[in-house]
Order: sequence, then C-alpha cells, then structure tokens
Amino acid sequence: MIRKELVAASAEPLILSLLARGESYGYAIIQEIKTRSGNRMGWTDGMLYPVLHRLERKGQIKSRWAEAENGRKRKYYFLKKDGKKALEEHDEHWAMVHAALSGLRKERYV
Amino acid sequence: MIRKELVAASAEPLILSLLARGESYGYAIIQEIKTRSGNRMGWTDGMLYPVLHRLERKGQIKSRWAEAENGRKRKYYFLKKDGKKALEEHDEHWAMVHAALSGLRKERYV
DNA sequence: TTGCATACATAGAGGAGCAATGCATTGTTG
DNA sequence: CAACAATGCATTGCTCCTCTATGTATGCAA
Repeated sequence: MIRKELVAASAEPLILSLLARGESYGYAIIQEIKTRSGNRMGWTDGMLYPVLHRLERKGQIKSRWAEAENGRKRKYYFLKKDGKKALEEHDEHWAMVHAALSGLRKERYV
Repeated sequence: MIRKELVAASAEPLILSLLARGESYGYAIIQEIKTRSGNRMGWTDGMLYPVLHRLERKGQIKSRWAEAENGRKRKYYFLKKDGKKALEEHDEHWAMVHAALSGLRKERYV
C-alpha cells in the first residue's frame, strides 16, 4: 500500500484532475482512484468527503444535488475557476519535486 | 512556496536520495535541498533533524560524528541497507502516483 | 428479509509538522 | 577585539490535520 503521506499529498491534485474531465460524485471518485492506482491507494469514503468539503470551502469546486437514473440522490462536484488555477499550481509543484527527485536518482551510485 | 503536504511527502525520499550519492550532514542537506528546489521548498533545520532521527530510528540510515577540516564537529549520515530498500519503494510509489496524475492530465478537457 | 452495493456525512482520538527556541563554534567585518 | 553572520545540532509544545470508526439511508437481487 502506498505511504499515507504520499496519499495525503496527492489527494487534492487527484480529485481536481478527475473533476477537470467533467463533474463527478464521491462514490464514483473513490472507485476511479482505486482503479487508477491499481488498488494501491487505500482511500475510504471517510477520507474523501472531508477533502471534498474542504475544496468546496476553499471555493475550488462546487456541488449540486441531482437524481441519478436509478433514483438515488447524488452530490455532483465540478471544478470552479479557482480550482483550475489550483490544479495548475499543483501540476507545477509536482513537476518541480519530481524533477528534484529524478535528478538525484541519476546521480546515485548506491 | 511549495505546499507543505508535498514537502512532507517528499522529505524522506529526498533525504534518502541525497544520501544515496554518499554521506552528508544536516546543514549541508538543507542547503542542497534549497538549491535543488530553487528555494521553493521551505526547509528549516527544525524540520530536518526530526526526519533524520526518525529515519535513523527506523534503521534506514546511520550516523557518525566526525571532525571537519575547519575544526567543526559534524554528524554525518549514510544509507543503510534498509534505507536503500525504502528508497526503491519510494521510487515505485512516486512513479505510480505520478503516472495516475499525468494520465489524468492528458484526459482533461478543462 | 437478509445482505450487498451504493451514497453521503461527522466526531474525536491520535499523530505529525514546524515555529520557536536554545546552545556552541568559527569566520569576518568594522 | 567586539559584534555579527554563518555554521551546526537539537527539542518542546502548540496547532492543525488525518483517518478510523461509526451513523444514516436507499435500491436491488437472491
């Protein structure tokens, strides 16, 4: 299982990235992340919803209730302008850290 | 400045990567990270030493006191076998998360 | 009607980060 | 030679956050 600090650090970027493809809702997001990570990321609903609420509080995403075909109520989340901006920042930061790490990897002699 | 969750998540891999090039000591590590990140990673000594101690407690690195040319005492850290293993794991995890993120990036239409 | 998948939500214990602070030495500048 | 900057290691404790455990509710299939 992937280390929890890494899971924590990637949570917001992953969610924002997912929503950048179009709106989605909690349960579906969890499934998607599980699939994408080959079940290596131990996400539970108890971990996801607080993040969604936080992102909404920060104004990066917004939600609307909607009824699915099957009659269930779902809370759909979608990206706001600030969310797009935040996502770009995330991308930049990840690229930087990734560059630092892979730069070092090449220099290793162990 | 880079988000602190990301800084936290990258701390151990970065330190281990640095030490994989050869032994080093606290102060030098901080300088190196600052340089590598283009001063975007706000590391202080108060943040580094606990991580070093933790890594040592986990048996991934080891330390020895030594006198530098200038007469100062330095605590040099170097990688142990477990540290090398941990580093490989870190690499794998980062690759996975990075793949998930960049995979998503390509699918975005926002 | 039992059980499973779907679906959202929060309380609170536990843990981790890091700012602040402390100590000591060397080199440098005025 | 006094004062300051840079070097160098270390810990305390407040605060913030995570994530486990738990709760609620519905649709559907066996």
